[in-house]
Amino acid sequence: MRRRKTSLAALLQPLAVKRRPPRAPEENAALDAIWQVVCAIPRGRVSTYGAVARAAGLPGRARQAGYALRLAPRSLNLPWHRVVAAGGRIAFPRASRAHLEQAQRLRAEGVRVSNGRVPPALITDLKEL
DNA sequence: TCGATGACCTCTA
DNA sequence: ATAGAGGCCATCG
Repeated sequence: MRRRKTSLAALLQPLAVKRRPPRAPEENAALDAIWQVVCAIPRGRVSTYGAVARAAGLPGRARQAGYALRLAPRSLNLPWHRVVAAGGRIAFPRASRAHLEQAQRLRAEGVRVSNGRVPPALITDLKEL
């Protein structure tokens, strides 16, 4: 019997309609900043959580970049797949659904994904933002 | 209110 | 290459 790593609730989460109540304005500002930066990542290239946080004016808060993506509504159509962890590594666990989807989306843009990693040369700092 | 958690990072060994 | 420590802090139960 194959054990699932994620809970059933987690798997059903994307289907759930329930959303959390609106956040405070300053929190929304941080989220907006991060989302905006992610939108600016060019097609066929990637950036890292740390770099995204920096570009959004939140140096040292790579985690918050991850959360912002986790909380991002589907309707924004964010290119979330262009955000990877340090060294070009896909942050999701190897066999996870999300990992596979991210790799697939990246390959669809011509990004070579091998061994759960993208070529570090494709990583952009987003300094010029 | 509070402790645990996490789509992370950097440094050290 | 891998492992641990410390830092970060919004979110969640």
